[in-house]
Amino acid sequence: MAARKKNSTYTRNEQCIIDCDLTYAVHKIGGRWKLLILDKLEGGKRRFGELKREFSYITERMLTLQLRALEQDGLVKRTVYAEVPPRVEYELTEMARELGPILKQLSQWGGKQRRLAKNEMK
Amino acid sequence: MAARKKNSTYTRNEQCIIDCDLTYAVHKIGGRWKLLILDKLEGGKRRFGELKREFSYITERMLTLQLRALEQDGLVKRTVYAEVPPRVEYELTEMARELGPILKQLSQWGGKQRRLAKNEMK
DNA sequence: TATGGTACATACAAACATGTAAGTAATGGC
DNA sequence: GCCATTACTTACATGTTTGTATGTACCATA
Repeated sequence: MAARKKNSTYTRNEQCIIDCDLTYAVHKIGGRWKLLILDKLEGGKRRFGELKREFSYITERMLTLQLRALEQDGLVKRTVYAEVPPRVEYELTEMARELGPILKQLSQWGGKQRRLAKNEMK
Repeated sequence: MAARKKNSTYTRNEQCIIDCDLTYAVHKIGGRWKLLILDKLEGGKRRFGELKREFSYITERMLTLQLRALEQDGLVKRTVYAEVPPRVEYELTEMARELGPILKQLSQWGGKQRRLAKNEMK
C-alpha cells in the first residue's frame, strides 16, 4: 500500500510468495476491509459516501486506501463525475465477479469452521 | 499471533471483521507463509526439518509461528514423538482438506489475473 | 567430557498496516 | 463573502507482523 523500501530479505521473500498463484490471489483480497467492500459491491454500484455510511466503523482514510488498492488490482472500477460536489462511483470488474462464487464457498467453509471452534470452547 | 493489546478501536473493528464468515476464513489462511505450508502438507505428513529444508527462505521462527497458528486454528495436526533427538510431524486436518478444492479455484483465479496484469505492463 | 542433531524459544529491531485528527478543492445556495 | 457538501489528502501516532541473532533441552555417540 505504501512505498516499499528495498529491504533485502523481506522483499526477496515477498517475491517467493508472489511466485505462487494462490498466495498472489489471497494477497489481493487480504486487506482488512477488502472483502466487506467487495461483498457490498456485489449488490451493485455504490458511491463513496454510501460505503462510508454503510461501514461506519471503517475510517474514511482506510476506505479510500482499500478502494484504491482494489482499483489498482483491477477488482474495482472507479468512475468520477465532473460535478460539484463531486460524485464518485465504485463497481466490481469482471475479474472480481468471477471471484464471487469462490468467495461464497470460502465463506461457507469459514462459517462451518467458526461454529466448530465455538463449540469446542464450551 | 502475538498477544493482542486491547486498543479500543483496532480491536473493536477486528470484531466487525470476524463477524463475517468470509473475512474470518481469509484471516485463517492469511499469514505470509500459511498457504505454502498448507499446499506442501497436501502431499502428506512432514517433519519440521523437512519443511525447513523445503522452504529455505522461511526463517525457522516464522515456520514455527505459522505452524502453531495453523494448529491453533485447527488446520494442522501436530504430533510429537518422545524421542531424542525430537521428531515432530505435521499433517492436515479434515477441515483443511475440505479447504483444498476451494484453494485450487482461488489459485486458478490468481493465475489468470496475474497473467492479465503482466500483459498490461507491456 | 565434548559434540551433534532436532525442534524449538526468546530478545530485539525493522517494516508494515491501521487509526486519529485535521485540512483541501470546487461550486452552488444563502 | 460565507457556508455546506463530497471525496478525498496529509501528517502523525499506535499496533501488528516479520526478520535477525542467539540460546536451550534432550540424549546418543565419540
